[in-house]
Amino acid sequence: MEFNEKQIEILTVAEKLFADEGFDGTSVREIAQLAQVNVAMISYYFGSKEKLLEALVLFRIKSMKLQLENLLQENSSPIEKIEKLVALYIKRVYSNRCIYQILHFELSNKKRELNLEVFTQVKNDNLELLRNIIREGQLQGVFQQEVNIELLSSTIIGSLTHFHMNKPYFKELLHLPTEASYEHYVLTTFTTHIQKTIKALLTHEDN
Amino acid sequence: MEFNEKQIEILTVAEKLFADEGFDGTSVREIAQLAQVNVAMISYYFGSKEKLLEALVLFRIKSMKLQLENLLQENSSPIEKIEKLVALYIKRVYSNRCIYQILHFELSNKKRELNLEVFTQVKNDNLELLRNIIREGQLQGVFQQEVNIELLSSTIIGSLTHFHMNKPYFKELLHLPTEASYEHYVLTTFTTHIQKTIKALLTHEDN
DNA sequence: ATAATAATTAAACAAACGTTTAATTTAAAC
DNA sequence: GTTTAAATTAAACGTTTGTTTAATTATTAT
Repeated sequence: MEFNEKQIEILTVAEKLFADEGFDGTSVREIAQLAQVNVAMISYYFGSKEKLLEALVLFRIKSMKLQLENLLQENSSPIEKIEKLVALYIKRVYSNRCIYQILHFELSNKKRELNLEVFTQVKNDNLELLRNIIREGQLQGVFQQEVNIELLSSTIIGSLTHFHMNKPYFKELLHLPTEASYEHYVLTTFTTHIQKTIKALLTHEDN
Repeated sequence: MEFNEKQIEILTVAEKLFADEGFDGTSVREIAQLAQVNVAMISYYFGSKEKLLEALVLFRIKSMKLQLENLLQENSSPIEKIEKLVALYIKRVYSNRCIYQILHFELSNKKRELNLEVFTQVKNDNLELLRNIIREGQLQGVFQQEVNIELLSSTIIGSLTHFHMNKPYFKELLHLPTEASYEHYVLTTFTTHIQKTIKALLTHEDN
């Protein structure tokens, strides 16, 4: 599945539009116009609008899997690993926010049945990685035993997603007028907050 | 803005469909058929499909505001209040998951411009309530000082939303085959997990 | 240079869309 | 019982939708 320049242009434009206006809210003519190709090219290259979406999802997830987290093999403490992992998650989700937005919608859409095996595998890999780090911390006695590992990623990614969904609200509430200041906030203050949250949950004394 | 039975039937059907298939993925004929009314009735009662959405949002948010949290005025400790608040949040979002799903999408949709003032006000009220509880806990010395209150609701609601978005994934991962078992998990294990998370963040020792 | 394949186009297609019309039925008021 | 207003209907409206067609241009291979 190799794509040429024009196909990638179509995919890129489609990703932006699908994220901004939804799959059903975007017309193939809109995509074609922005990508500066004829409408027929979308059927010609991808078969249909729906198959374009499938191609886009595979295209993006495949590139996400390349960003492998071998950064974690280092000789750092479990706490440091958790900090790094949280920062990595947030950065990844934020920089891939368009496809995440699309997936978000498609996951709960009962109209189309996308094959999301690849996405499930990514989630399983992440869960396994998280399990290993926490097990290590528990063996060292720095993490407490009763923690629901399966729900941790929901807190990390869910917090970011919810924050980003309410972007206009938080931009005003937190005085972040520009795009740059908003992005900076996500990658610093927000990230620190989630790191603190996860660390607190993992290390806090049982009552 | 009082609605008769038939109007409420249309609103109810529209809510389900908009949540399941998206606003643009739902046709007015689909709504009319399921609500067992003529297509023209939607324009007749609400003016247009878009105004039906606006009416639905107002209708639901108004009913949500009625569920006022005077439950918190009791003589309980800040920690107990936090526990109660988290459980209340989760229950409310879960039982209103359809309209939340719709709002979620509309908040990040650049096509339509819904007037979401009412929703902003709900968020501000919740934030103020949370601020008061935490301030009380800080004065009593049970909560630590450096906590980003504005981001707490993102963690609570975001976690649930992300969990629910990936419902099929978690139903398999956590062995929750039936709807009842899934709902039970949300209202017990999941809620406890979020309560623990928030409490840990608020009470943990600074490093 | 020629043949063959790929890329690109404008136009047409039928189907589905949201909305409106005009006629008819039902309900309420007097 | 008659009048008036509200509710309901089937049909038609003009657009827009995703996709296909058939013709043309560009590229590649021989």
